[in-house]
Amino acid sequence: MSTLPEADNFIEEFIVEDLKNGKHDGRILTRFPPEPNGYLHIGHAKAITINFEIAKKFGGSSNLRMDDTNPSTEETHFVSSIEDDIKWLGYEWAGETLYTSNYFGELYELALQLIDKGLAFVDDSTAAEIAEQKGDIDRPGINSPFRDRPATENRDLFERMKGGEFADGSKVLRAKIDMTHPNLLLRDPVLYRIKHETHHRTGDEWCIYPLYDFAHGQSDSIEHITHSLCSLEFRHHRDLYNWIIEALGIFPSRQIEFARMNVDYLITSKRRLKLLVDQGLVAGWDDPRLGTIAGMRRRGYPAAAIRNFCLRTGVTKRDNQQEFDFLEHNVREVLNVSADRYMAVLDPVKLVITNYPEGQSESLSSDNNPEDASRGQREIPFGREIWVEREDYRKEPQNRKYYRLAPEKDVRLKSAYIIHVDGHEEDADGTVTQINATYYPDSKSGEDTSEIKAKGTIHWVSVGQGIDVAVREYDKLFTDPTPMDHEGRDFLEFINPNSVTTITAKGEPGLADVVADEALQFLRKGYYTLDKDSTKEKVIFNSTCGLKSSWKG
RNA sequence: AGACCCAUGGUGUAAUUGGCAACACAACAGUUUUUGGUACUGUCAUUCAAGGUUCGAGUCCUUGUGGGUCUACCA
Repeated sequence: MSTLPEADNFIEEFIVEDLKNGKHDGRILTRFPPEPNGYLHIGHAKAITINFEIAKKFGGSSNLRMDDTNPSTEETHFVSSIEDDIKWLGYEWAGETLYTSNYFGELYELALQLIDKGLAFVDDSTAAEIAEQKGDIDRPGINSPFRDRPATENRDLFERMKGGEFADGSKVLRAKIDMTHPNLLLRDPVLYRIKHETHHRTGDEWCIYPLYDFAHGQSDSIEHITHSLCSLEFRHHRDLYNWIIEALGIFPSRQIEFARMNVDYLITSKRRLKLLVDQGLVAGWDDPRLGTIAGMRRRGYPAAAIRNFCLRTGVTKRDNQQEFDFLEHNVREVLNVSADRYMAVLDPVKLVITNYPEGQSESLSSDNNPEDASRGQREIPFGREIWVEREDYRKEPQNRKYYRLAPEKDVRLKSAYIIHVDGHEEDADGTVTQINATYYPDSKSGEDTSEIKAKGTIHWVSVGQGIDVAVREYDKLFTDPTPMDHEGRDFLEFINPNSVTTITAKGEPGLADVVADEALQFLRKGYYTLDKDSTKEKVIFNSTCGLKSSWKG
């Protein structure tokens, strides 16, 4: 027996305990069971991470199972987007993608067994009647008038339900448990309903479909899932999950619930996500402002950053609200070492180096990534006229705590020369139209003999050779970190009207050759990535996130 | 109201299962720096409340308080 890994959270403690007891011969198999009716989001990423990482840690594996028991809402195209997202996140499921609909036949047989054991019955009550029979939190339910039908009659009726004899809603199959049970889910829950609808995989083969409680758990058993990890809201379902396992004597998968993760400014409600997309409030399911996997990917978040974030936020049973800052911290951590640096001026103003010979230009080299020498260097054209950031200039001479451009200040141009600011020209409104400076020829980067100390370094782009690039700057989609948590107010009231702004920036020539999915940093500004809308004629970048700044000016 | 779940700093997680409350993010103050980035250093909680058990309690017991979940032929 090899030594067991140490448990890092309560789920792993349960697993270690099961392993020590020799349960399932030490085999570990988890599963991720999405319903193919929408796109995956950060909350799913958390569940995926937990299921796949825990299995991996204990030498097991994980299944991917589409929980497709409701033909009215599920579509095939969601299946492939879900598969793509999981693969992109960096996880590999065991074997083929599985489907609950693969088990419709077995599930039907199990239902028959339950009927034969006298533990399920066909009910002719309407949905409203069943709801009424159910009672509520402090009122016990009452038995259905059809509850005592003999098993043979139930079997006959159920077979005819399958045969298509009855109309939608006219009959259901219910478990026979206890109509006074404090857990309302055990008050004779509905197991099967009639739906004459075409299923995305089984077509018109079936007109009865199992409900979640008679599909999910049993699929776990069929696949011999050892640990079925799900979120807290399924706690009450566990009693039914176990009841069915016991009643049928099928493989005893163990359900363990953990608290779902909430992240500030990100919504994880499929319904509301769909609303934002349908109303055109965002540019689609992969809008970079959304917490969908596809959106975060388009935004430029590395998969490793999302994985780290999910891993580091832990696994507990408490409600939790993660700060957006921590998500971005994980993004920056990965990008700092993986993103090549470029210079781009987002709000350009021209700077003229008056003592640099007119018509002259030179090529300067710069590190692609100061964190990784193996990334090499690149050449950047330099000349008499350059673009600099408007916010890097102050009209008035500034105090010594200010390191950037202002009259009489010495500032280094990244990978180029130190310049001395002489002044500026402005229009009638007082807007600066040009900055004038002189450079120190002996201060060239790498061979500086000037002995001038310039505290500040700024980025720049040659006017002659710089290219225009479109940049989409993103802000939070909502003005409130928890837009859903306001009693009596709709989350749409908190939509930030200025969450995206597109600007035209000046970028160094190399930016024309950037490829999709490449992470880059615009020096001193932030991380960016090429958008899918980008073309050779019009280069478009998405802002991933800004750089941290300790400057308080 | 009933059942079930939860409670440690601004946020999130730890605490050898009863032995001087740790780590990360954020914030603040510095050092280094050709990115006001990165890296590095320092500061920031007597663990919801009140009792109890014990030499000793964040960990155990009791009673409160606060929060969450559940009354779909959705998953």
